[in-house]
Amino acid sequence: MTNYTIKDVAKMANVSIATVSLVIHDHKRISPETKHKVQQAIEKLNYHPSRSARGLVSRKTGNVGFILTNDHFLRTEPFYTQIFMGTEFEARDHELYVLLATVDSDFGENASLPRFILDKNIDGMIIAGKVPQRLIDKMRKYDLPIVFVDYLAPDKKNSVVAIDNEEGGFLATQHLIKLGHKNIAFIGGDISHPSLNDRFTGYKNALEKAGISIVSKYIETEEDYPARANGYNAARKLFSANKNITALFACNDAMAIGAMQYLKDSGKRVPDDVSIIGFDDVAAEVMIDTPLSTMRVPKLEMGVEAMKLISEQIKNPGLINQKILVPAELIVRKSTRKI
Amino acid sequence: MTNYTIKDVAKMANVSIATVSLVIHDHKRISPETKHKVQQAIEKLNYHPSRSARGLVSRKTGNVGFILTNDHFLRTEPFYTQIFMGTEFEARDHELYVLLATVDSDFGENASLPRFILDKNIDGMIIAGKVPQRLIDKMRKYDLPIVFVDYLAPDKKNSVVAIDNEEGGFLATQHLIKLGHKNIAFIGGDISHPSLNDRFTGYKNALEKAGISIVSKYIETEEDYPARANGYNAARKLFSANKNITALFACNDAMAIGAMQYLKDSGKRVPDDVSIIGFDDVAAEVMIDTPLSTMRVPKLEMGVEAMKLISEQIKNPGLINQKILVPAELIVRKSTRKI
DNA sequence: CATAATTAGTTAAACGTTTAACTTGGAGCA
DNA sequence: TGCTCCAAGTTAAACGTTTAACTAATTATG
Repeated sequence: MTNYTIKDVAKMANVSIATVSLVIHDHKRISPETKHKVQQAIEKLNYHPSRSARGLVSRKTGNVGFILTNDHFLRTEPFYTQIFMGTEFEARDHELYVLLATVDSDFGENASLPRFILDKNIDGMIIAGKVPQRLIDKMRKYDLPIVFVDYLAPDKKNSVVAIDNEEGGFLATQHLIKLGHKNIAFIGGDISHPSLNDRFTGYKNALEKAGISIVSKYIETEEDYPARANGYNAARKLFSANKNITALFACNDAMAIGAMQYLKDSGKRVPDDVSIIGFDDVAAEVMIDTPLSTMRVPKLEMGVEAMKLISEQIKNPGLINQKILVPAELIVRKSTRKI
Repeated sequence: MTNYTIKDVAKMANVSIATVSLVIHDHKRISPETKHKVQQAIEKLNYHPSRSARGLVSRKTGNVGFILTNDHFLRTEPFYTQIFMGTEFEARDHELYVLLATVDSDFGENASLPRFILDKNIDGMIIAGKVPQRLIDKMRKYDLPIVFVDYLAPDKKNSVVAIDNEEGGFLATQHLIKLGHKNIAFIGGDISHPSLNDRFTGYKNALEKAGISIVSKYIETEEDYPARANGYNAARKLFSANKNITALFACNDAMAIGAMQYLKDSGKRVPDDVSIIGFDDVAAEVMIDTPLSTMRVPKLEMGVEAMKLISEQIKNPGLINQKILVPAELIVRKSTRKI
């Protein structure tokens, strides 16, 4: 398990170290025979180039920062966790490493930036989910490539991987309409979040298109964070004030689960009395007897795409302002039914 | 935002680069005045030493790997996530970075090791939670320092940060006994996991000490993973077969929550009909109306300690086989009451 | 046939640190 | 005075890569 260097490989293959380096980078100036000889030696010694030495000459660290707020990281549903795993997975192919950092969701006046930024230990960063504007402003000063996932700073100055939330919201609502529902409610938290707001827009568009009028009593968007408990509360407000709602579109699965719980507690049955559809497809909650219909979001793929974008952008800093929109897919399970 | 080097600092302070380096490492050979002068320059230029250059000469990467299985990473309760955040937090003080990798919980015959091991891009690693023995065997071949957290390979060859689970199980059960309970049940999943088994031992010890006989019908350890759904199932088996149980000690909060849910569904009230205590203190579940009594585990601190251990061990590879036992603390909330 | 162009490699400098070995100017001492 | 010691630096080599510039041998061209 000794650590061999490029010199050892060169010696074994009877070539110069430059040749070894060129083989590694698949340079055309090398003949097939030499290439093969060198690759054999690399294999035999289990040689891996030193990242430090590489970093020193290339002036790159080989690291990418992944930033999210700690409430996102610690939340019950593994939404951003999956995205992270996607970036980590794709990072292999780019010979990059991912450094994860969480920041406080109320990034105070003199909160400090993630260490890898101050230390200059990354070549670029991926920002997942909504983060405080103050953080973004501070980070922009270091001119590192930035890619957003599932959020984009209002000035829209960076590349982004986003869900087609409006289309998704439209499809979810349309699903309920197609099942014959007319009194369709919506619950959402933190409606200032662009993603959630877009889902809401999709909801309204679908109703409008079907000629169903939008009833404000059926809309509950007061809660501040789209978590289970808030779904529970929103459902309580909604159903105690309205008796004729037959279907509910929750802005995400967490709130949908909360709402289901409320309905269960208050003696209503899903989907017999109320149909419910969520969004995200994170509800692998076996405890709930009624599997949730939802809009599936390709979380891993989003991470993969984000890593591709940041990697390109590190190599070519000109490539700014790219946008990737991924579709959400309707998944029909047991929580919605024909009326 | 240019990246200054040690040369720039040296020039500004009118000293050699060696002097700058010595100041950074707080070497005694430097006079207070020179030191001050250099520090000023460092500050003014916002100089940060290049990790690559450092790594090259020190033959260290400055990285530590953090390994857990993906079911641990993706699970609902942020137990290991908190531990991870603890390591990340402490890493600052040691000028280390943490690389997170997940492995499959059934680490197949020819599954590959985390990339940072193959790449030799870490100086040591922290393994969190139970991982497959096959993985451990493979990793041992690379002789890197290893620290376990909340688990220890059966050969006990490495340093470890563990919870005093036996004591914790004892205290939890004793709490129920002190409240006057006699028919105290236990539910656990994956009882082959040393931590859970120790909690079970603590349960038995407490009963024994109080002169209460251990009733095997009150013990349900068939489930394979201590998650909510399995807590629900375990409670179902237990309470449908036994009518006189008045208290329950669940091996962790996840199972406790599942059990509470079952009791709720089957019309029983907590704590009026049954007292429940969990373990871990991860149940920040606002949706549950009855806050759970539990044994608090200092998760962040465990991460901090693990990072301290691995950092020491990287500097001094002789320091093997250290053991840190952290106590669990009884937290009484609303789910347990006097009988 | 002389020369230009191409191919397949090699040489050597550079990247930014750390640190052992060396220097220099006094202070302390007999 | 002459010597040793010490304090406070400096010099220079080394770490393992990448890559521009060079070279030598072969092939193509007029």
